[in-house]
Order: sequence, then structure tokens, then C-alpha cells
Amino acid sequence: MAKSSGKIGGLVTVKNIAAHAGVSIGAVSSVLNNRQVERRISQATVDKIRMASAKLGYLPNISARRLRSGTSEKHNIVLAFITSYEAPLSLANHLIAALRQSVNTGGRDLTRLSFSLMVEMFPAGQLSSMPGLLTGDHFNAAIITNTTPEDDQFLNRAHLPFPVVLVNRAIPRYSCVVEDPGAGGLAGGVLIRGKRRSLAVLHGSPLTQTTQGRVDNFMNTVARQLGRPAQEIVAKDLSETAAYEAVIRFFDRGGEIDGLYTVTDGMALGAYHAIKEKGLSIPGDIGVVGVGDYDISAFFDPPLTVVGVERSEMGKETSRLLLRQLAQGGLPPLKVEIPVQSVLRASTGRG
Amino acid sequence: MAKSSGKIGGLVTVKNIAAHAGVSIGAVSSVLNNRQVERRISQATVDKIRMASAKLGYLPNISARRLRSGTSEKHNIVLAFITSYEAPLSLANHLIAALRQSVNTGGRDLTRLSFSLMVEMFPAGQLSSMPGLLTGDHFNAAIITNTTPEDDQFLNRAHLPFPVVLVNRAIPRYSCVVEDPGAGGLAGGVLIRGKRRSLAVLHGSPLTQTTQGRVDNFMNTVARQLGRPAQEIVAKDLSETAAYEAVIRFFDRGGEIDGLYTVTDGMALGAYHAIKEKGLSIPGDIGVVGVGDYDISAFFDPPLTVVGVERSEMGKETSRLLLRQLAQGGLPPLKVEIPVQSVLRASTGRG
DNA sequence: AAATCGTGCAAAAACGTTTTAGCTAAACGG
DNA sequence: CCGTTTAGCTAAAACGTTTTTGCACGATTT
Repeated sequence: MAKSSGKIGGLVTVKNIAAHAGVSIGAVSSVLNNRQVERRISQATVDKIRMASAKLGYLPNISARRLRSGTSEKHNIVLAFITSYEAPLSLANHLIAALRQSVNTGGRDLTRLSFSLMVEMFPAGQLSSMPGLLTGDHFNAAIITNTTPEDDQFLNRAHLPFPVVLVNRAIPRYSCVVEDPGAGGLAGGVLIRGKRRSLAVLHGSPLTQTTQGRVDNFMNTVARQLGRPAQEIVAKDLSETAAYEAVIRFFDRGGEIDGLYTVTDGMALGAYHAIKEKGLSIPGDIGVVGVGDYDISAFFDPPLTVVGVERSEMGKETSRLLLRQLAQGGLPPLKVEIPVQSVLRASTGRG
Repeated sequence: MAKSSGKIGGLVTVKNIAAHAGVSIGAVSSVLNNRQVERRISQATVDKIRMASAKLGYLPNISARRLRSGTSEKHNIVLAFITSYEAPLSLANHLIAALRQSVNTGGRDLTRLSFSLMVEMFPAGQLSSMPGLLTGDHFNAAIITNTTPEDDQFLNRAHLPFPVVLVNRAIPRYSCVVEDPGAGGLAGGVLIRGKRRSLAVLHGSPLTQTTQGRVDNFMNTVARQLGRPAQEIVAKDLSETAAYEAVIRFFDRGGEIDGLYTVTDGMALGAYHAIKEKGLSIPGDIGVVGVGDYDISAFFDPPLTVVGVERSEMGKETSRLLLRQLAQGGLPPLKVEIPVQSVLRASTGRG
């Protein structure tokens, strides 16, 4: 019933409560922290304060609390994990684990630090409107990933007043962690070594920076090694369904291939579905290579051969880069390429 | 080279820098925020300050910044998403989206609020050691999920000084969002209606609160409706591999079934693998029902019939419960059950 | 030469808390 | 009835920032 009636034009603070209850600020704080007995506040006063607090709808200001209560011996670093709404937080787990690992084993300097990770999501293309991004009063450093080209343009123009590490994006002036640009070529190599001769790459539209790189590198490698170009199958987005539809369309138009590289594992699943529906077999008729962004690709039917990075590796490098910049400002941007590994599974084997 | 030499026994603050550079605190702040021109700081002073800052290794205190710079018109609510290291953050996406949605459409009261979501991960069983958990100076409210029984015990004893919503856990005194307890029975019903008569449930060990509920409800329903009990296949954990091994073992011992309920989608994948390896067909020989925690279960081969909750629904309810408690403290704990839906796919069809 | 202006900075206030020190009045012991 | 304790509170300091105000001093104008 009594919704926070609040003070007109102001937030509810201990001061408001104190005024409302006719007591001092200190008394209010004591009661709200359940220190009535040590602080010897009478029950009557406790009740008054409790009522006022409930009536006004008090919510403590966490920044003020932390400022006041935080020991001056330990520094709390606030990290932002900035990603678009559409993307899963799959890297965040690894990042947190890596940070924890670093802090535990990092020796003298790091033991003074503790980390808070805030997840900040923005609508695709609207990174620029994120609060605290330009003022730097929300975080000490940020990991940014899953940006659209518009967001990238914004980043290119802006000068963020804190260390930033981009993941799977490269923009001048920023440090970044990206997969080895040879990923696409490696995938092509796997198919070619498996005696596949008529290759295609399946990707979404528009291409992101990372998938663009995979496609280009694949196409180039195939053209060079095989002497003839690979085909492109373009889906309308990165979803399983879009991939399925695109592959069906490809076959319906008479397309023929014996090797397929899909730029995400989800697209591989869609492709699987389409290929089987057309009565073709994997790997008998078509070998398929994915990327390894799903942990379960080993359990696809058949198990998917993947060429990609170890996500825990990415998390570790991201954490390392961030900590390095945090420890010493003004460093030149660093670009770290995570090696891609191929995991050969049944989807490219013959037999 | 010059690692943050810092002051002995203290963090680096603007005050330290000011002392080191022989200027006032205000000048330091102005320079560090690139306000030299408005504030008319001479280049010489700027350089002195910059050098001192770099040498000492300054990191701003975010709490202090926010406290100072935050408008008194808008309240920033800090929410913690607390989960164990092992668990994926799959719910976090939906939660953030739901919060955003609430704030945008929530009318008068909510427009004054902005939310920060911090992800806090703890080693399984050690929830109790999370900083800020008992003092409440780290967040305004928390979502807790993926706790072990030890953590649950701790929660049972502790009295957290902020609103809490548990997800897929029920502990007295706390509000929670859980899936409809009839999930297991619904899964059983799907199999029975598909004329399956020899049923089993595949689960991990030890059982979590949620999976325990699924198993119990399945066993009870099957026993009641079919007149004979379902079998239990126990894997050593929840992984795909463990599931695969457990099912193989089951068959090797002569086990026979025509319907299987797996308590996670990952286990369904492992089971798929085992079933096919034994030369049995899905759904011809064995119908399989999963849970719907993977978004891609529609692309399994065959597509997996699932009985489970909509995760966006869970996110919405969690957000609703949290906001309700935030708006009005002292409410009795509320338990919200998210209805389970069955999505029939080929893995239970005949033919 | 007096009044005005501009430059470069220091001092202080404020953000919302928590905690410490201290004050007043009542209760108590002799 | 006077000194001492105790209960119950208030006032003030402090956490680390940013911003506003103002002061001193030299340079320019009248």
C-alpha cells in the first residue's frame, strides 16, 4: 500500500529518515544496521526509525556505503563486461575464473585488489548511450565484445577514460584479444586434407568482424591450395534456422559440395539438419567443420570437427591484458591472437 | 618498470598525488579528468600531476566517484547475480533483459531507478565467504542460484540484510522462483501418452534440489499411471559424458526401456549417443524427453521433445519479485512457480 | 596611477554513509 | 544530598572524489 512516497524531488536517505523520525542521522544508521543494542538506542526510537524507513521506502546508497566502510588497505576494482543484449555471456564465466586465478596467484601487487564484475548490456548499435562509458565513473576498466559496426565506429571516435580490452574485435588504439586470423584457413586445410574438393562456407549476413575474417581467410586459403574458389552460402542471420534454410535453398538450386565450413557451431547444427533432410550423409557425402563455440559440439551427430580457440584461453588473455593495463597506465595497445586448434571428429572423417 | 610504488600501507588517492606533485587536490582531480583548460591549469602543473599519477599508479575509487557525481535524482540499484563457478550464466541474459523491460515500462516509480548487475561467482559450497554478503554493503539485492546443499544450509541460518530471490531453490524465509513441481510428471505423461511402457529416468549424482524434484515427480507419476515403477539410471554427474557412460552401462547390464526422461538436455545428448551406438533408434525404439535448458534442442537429431520452463519467463518473474521486494521491504517471502510446457518434437514421436 | 581583467591555483563544500567521541539527564550508591 | 555510573542520544569526523568559490598576483586598460 504505502508506496515509497519519498520526498518530493529527492531520494530517500538516512537524512530524510532522521528528519521524519525526529532523530539524528547516526541513530538512523545504527538502527538500519541492527546495531541498536551496542549503540543503546531505545526500543521506542527503533520503532520510530523502522516505521519512517519503511514508509519512505529507503534504499541504501551502495556507493556511499562502500566508500565509508571500505578498508583503505584494499582497493576494489570495478570491471565492466560490456556486450550486446543478443549475445550470450559465455565468455564471462571464463573471464571471472581467470581473474580470480590471477588474483590468487598474482603475488604482491594483486593481493591488494579485489574485483567486481558488472555486466552491462546494450541494444545493438547503441553502445554509445551506455551510462558511465564516457565519464568513467562507473568502472575502472572494461571488456567490450559483440559490438556492431556502428558501435565500432563510436569506439573509434571516442576516447574512453579507462583501460579497455576488446574481445574478437580489433580497433586501433585499443588492446584486443582475437582468435588467430588463420582460423578459416585451418578449417579449409582440414577439409582439403580430407580430400574434399568442392567446398563452401556458410555464414550470416551482415558479417561481423570476426566472421568476416574467418570467411576471407577460408576463401583465400581454399583458392590458393585447391586452385578453385569455394562457394559462399549466405544465411540471413547466425541462427540455426537461418542456416538450415540457406543450405536447403542452396541444394534446391542445384548446389553441390563435399565440404562445408560454418562460421558458428549453431550454423553447423542447422546445416546438419538440412544435409540430412536432403538424404546426404555426414561425413560420407559432405564433411563439415565448425568453430567450437558450443561446448557440446562433440555430441552432435556425427560429432563436429571444429577449428577454434579455447575459450578459457581467451578469458585468461583478456584478464592478463586488462590487469597489465590496470597496473600500468599509458601502455601502447596490445593485440593478442589466440591460437586456433583443430579438433578432428567424425564430421570430417570418411567412413 | 615503475610499478605502483604507492605509499607504504595506503592506497593511492588524489591526495597522495597532490602531495607528491606539490599541488592541491582540486588541481589533481581537474587534470585527471582532462579539465585542464576549463580549470585553467598550466601545462607545467599538468605535467607534474600526470607524472605523479603515473608513477604512483593511480586507480580511481569508483564508489567515491559515483557518490560524488551521481545525480540525487536517480538512484542506482546494485543487484548481485550470485552463482557458483560451475554454472553457466544463461539466466543472467534474460534477467538483465527483464529488468530493462521493467524499468522502461514500469511507470513512475521505476524511472527513478537505474540498475547495475554484478556477477558474483563463488566456489561451490563456499557461498558464505562471499564479501559483502552479510554486511550488505555491496548490493541492494541479490539473485542467488546454483547453490549446493551446504550453501543452502548457510542461507537457512544466515539473515541477509537485503532482498533475495532464489532461482530453482526453495529455502524458507526467502522468495524464490522455481519451475512447476509437476515437470517430471508432465514428462512422464508425454512418454505414457506415446504408448511407452518401460520407462527410465536418467539423472546425476548427487541430485540437486531441482533435479531431485524432477526425478521424484516423474517416478511417482509413472508408478501411479502405469502401475509399475520406472527405472533409475544414475550418472556420476550432469555431464554429457557421464550420461553417455551411464546409459551404455545400463544397456550392457541387459537393461531395456522404451522411454527415457533425462533431467537435463546435456544428459539427453549423452543418452542419444549411447542409444544410437547400441543400434537402437530414437524414437522408434526409445522415446526421449529432455528439459529445454538448451536453446538448440530443436536441432538435436532427432529434435528433442522437452518439458520445461521458458527461461525468459523465469527472468521476468525473478525481476518482478526482486523489484517488488525492493519497492516495499518486509514483505513475506513469495514462491513463484513457473509453469512447465511440453514441446513435442520427433524424439518422442513414432515413425 | 588607479581600476579592471585574466591567469593559476588553493580551499572548501558536497555526495550518503558509518563510527567515534561526547554530552545530558536520570538512576544509583554512599 | 553529592559524586559516579549508565542509558540514550547528538554532533562531528571520515571515506575519496568533483566542483564551486575565491584569492593573489601580474598584465592590461583608462
